[in-house]
Parts: sequence; C-alpha cells; structure tokens
Amino acid sequence: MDTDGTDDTDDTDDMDTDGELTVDAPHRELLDQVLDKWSLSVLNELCGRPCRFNELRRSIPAVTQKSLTATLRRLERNGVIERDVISTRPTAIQYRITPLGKTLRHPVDVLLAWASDNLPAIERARAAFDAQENP
Amino acid sequence: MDTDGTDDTDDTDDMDTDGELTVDAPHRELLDQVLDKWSLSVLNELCGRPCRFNELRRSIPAVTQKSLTATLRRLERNGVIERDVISTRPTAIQYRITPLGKTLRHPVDVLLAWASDNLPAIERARAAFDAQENP
DNA sequence: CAGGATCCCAAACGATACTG
DNA sequence: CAGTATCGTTTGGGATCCTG
Repeated sequence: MDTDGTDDTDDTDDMDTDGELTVDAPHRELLDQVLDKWSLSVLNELCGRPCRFNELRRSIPAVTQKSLTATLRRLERNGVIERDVISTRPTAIQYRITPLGKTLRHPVDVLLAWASDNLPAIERARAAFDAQENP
Repeated sequence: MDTDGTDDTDDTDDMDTDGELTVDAPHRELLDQVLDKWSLSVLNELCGRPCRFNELRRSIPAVTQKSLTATLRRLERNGVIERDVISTRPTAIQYRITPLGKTLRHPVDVLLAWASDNLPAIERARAAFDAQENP
C-alpha cells in the first residue's frame, strides 16, 4: 500500500474546467484495491455463484495460490466479498459476493464495454506509435 | 443506479468453447495501461486544458519525473493523449487529450462515482476487517 | 481442502545526475 | 524546459514446501 504522506501544501488546484473527474488519493487507492490484476476475474466468477478456494483456482488457471489468497483477502477487507467457513471435516470455505460487491458490476461493466469498443482503435494507435518511435 | 438484476453479461470474452484459454483478455491489459497509478490524474488535468510537462508535474506533486514520463508515453502509445512539439527556443512540448481519450471520461466517471458513493461503506468494511483480524 | 511461510526474481518506483 | 540515463530500493508475483 502506498501512502504518500507528502501532501502538497503548495499547489492543490484540482480545478475541473469542463467536468467533474475528481481523482483523489482515496479514490485511486480504492480502485487499486478493487481493480487489480486478479480482482476482475474473481469478481466475475463470484458474481455467478459462490465458489470455494480451489474452485476459483481452477476457474482462473493463471493465478497462483498466493496471489489468489491475497486477492481474496483484499476483496474481503474492502467488503465486496465474504468468506463462509463451513464446518465440515476438512473445513470447506466458500466465498461469495456481497451486496456492495454487486454494485461494482455496473461500473466495471461500463469500463469493459469501453475497452471492447475501443480495442481496435487502441491497437491501431499502438501499432502506429511503435512503428514510428521504434523502427 | 445499479440495475444489474439480470445483466449477467460477461464482457470478458468467452473463448472457452473448445478449451480453457481463459483469464485474460486484452481487456485487463488495456485497463492496466490506461488506469494505472498516475493516468487518472494526468487525464484529469488534460481533460481541462492542454498542459506542458512541468505544468503537469506541478499539478501532480506526488509524481516523479520518471513516472510522469512513463505515464505520458504509455497514454500516448494507447492513443488517448497526443504530444505537440512547439518549436520555440527551448522546445516547448504540449500534451493534449485526443477524441479517443475523451471517450474514456465517461467510464472513468462512472467508476469514480461508484468510489465516491461507496467510500464510506468500504472504509467501514476495512475498519471492521482490521479490527477482527488484526487486533 | 484451504492456506501460511519462504525464497527469489522481475518489474515498478524514487532519487539523483546529466543533456539538448 | 523536457526530458534521458543510471542506480538503489521497494513491491508483487511465482514456485515450492509445509500445516490444520
């Protein structure tokens, strides 16, 4: 976690001239916690149905146990998923999305829609950039 | 605001019809490029007006020159901002947002709105988690 | 099954120092 | 002014071993 304690007392003009794109430290930190590398995949799975740990691992083959654990802890800490301890013999554990977590779907959906929509344009831009800057 | 009752649509591409390829679409990679640590702040500034390099540095005091350069290059490569070389004596350079970049505003805005909306709930969740797990 | 504990590497980031 | 280059440090992630 980065806590840039060095707040500027010098220049804090966050004046939006033509809109309200308020980007604050808490906002960015929050999005970092919730939109990190594996969160989207996990959220995506848990939106469908509750899953157990190894179920998630199987659903997201590229994730390691360590990263998955870290992701689940982080999401749990932020209140978007919950952890159920089921007292069976080798203690099963189930993760499920919370109501708060469900509200995340729409913003993420909008973002993914944008990505889908503009992926071609962006790949074109990348190709053009790479061609001229790095021949 | 969240009308996700029946929208179970996955915008992540389902390419698991004949195998499990899975996890990552170019979507997540794209979002990583565009929603990284400093991009939102830079975009926010450039949405208002074109800025020069040191102007941006001053607006975003916590960013280092290196990170700012990297961020600008990345955003430029992805076609959301553009670089103007103004041939004055000590070569001024101006960054400005592109039409494509402007389309990013809405998704980001939705996301930031969600963050603003749920920040209190999330901070409560964090406090609760930290209290019980880490006394 | 669900993870904690380690080691280790690679990428990210910050802090100078230097240049056209 | 607008960067590039380099170094040292921090962080995240993967791999592996181990436990309740």
